[in-house]
Order: sequence, then C-alpha cells, then structure tokens
Amino acid sequence: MKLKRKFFNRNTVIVAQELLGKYLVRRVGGKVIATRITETEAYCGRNDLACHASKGLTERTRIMFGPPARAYIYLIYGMYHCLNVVTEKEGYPAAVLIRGCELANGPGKLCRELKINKKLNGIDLCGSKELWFEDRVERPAKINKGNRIGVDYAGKWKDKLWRFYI
DNA sequence: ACGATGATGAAC
DNA sequence: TTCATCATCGTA
Repeated sequence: MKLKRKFFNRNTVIVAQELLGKYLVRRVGGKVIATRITETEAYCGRNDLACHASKGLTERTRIMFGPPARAYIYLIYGMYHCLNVVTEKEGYPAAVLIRGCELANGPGKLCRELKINKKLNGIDLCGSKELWFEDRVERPAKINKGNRIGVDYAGKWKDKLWRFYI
C-alpha cells in the first residue's frame, strides 16, 4: 500500500524512523524495483545547520520549502545523487535523507542503483508512477540511532542523533 | 588517506 | 567572476 501525504506531513524525526522497513519502489520503463529502507537521516528546518535549508530559500532548497512528500534530489561531490523526501507542512523546510536500503548501502549508491537523478527533483512521491513509498506488512524492527554522517561543520547540530537504521 | 568531479552559495 | 565547500564512494 502506497504511503500517503499525511504520512510525511509530520515531525521529521518521527517520519525518518517510521520510514525504516518501508519500501522504496522505482519503476523505470516496464521494470519495477522495490527495496526495503534500512537507513535514514532527518534534516529539520532553518535552525538545523546541517540542513541545506539553513541557507534559506534558494533555487536549490525551494523544494524543501514546498509541500510534503515531494522528492528533494541534489548532486553531491560532483558525481553522486542523494534522495530525500520532503516532510512537514508547506513552508517548513525539512526532509528525510534515504541513506540506505537492502539493495545498496549508501545514499549515492542507492540513487545509482535505482537510476535516481535530478530529473526527478520535485516530483510528488504520492502521485508518481516512477518513484514512491510502500508499506508492506511485516514485524517492526528495532531502530538504532546515531549521529548524522558528513556534517561535522554543523556545530551543536552535528551531535543530534537523527540518523536511524535497522 | 585521498582523489574524482561539478553544483551551490557567498564573497568580491 | 572566482572560490571554498560539499548529506560520497572506490581505490590505496
């Protein structure tokens, strides 16, 4: 069953944890790939110095300021893409980074495997036939927590335990 | 430990 | 227009 917008229109830290165990589904051409999400990170608003939206509303970050459940995708280190899903009400810039799944263990590899790139930036993950999230019946897993990766510049925000994995 | 590789935002 | 930085990965 597809996750609805309501699921994403909530506190980002909650959404990041509840996305664990859900399925990311990608259709490219006639092929459908579904893979279970194993690692996420929460990026929470303008005050969070690790969040791109701490720079304010720019061309890049405007997707995060938009309505929940849209894809925020950007190029990182000149060669990899990262997939995020926008959370919280429109106007509040926050998102969950999908860091890993059963098919691939890092955000860059995940996007490479699923053929996710900036062409999908901004799409509605509730209305898309190319990329969406699904809930499948299964036992809830134990959630581990840690610090977010690669954000040592973010002052006190770098120590937030906003990375979740199973 | 480090280089690949290019978009982004801030400074000038 | 230039410059430092970067939510990574593969090779060493």
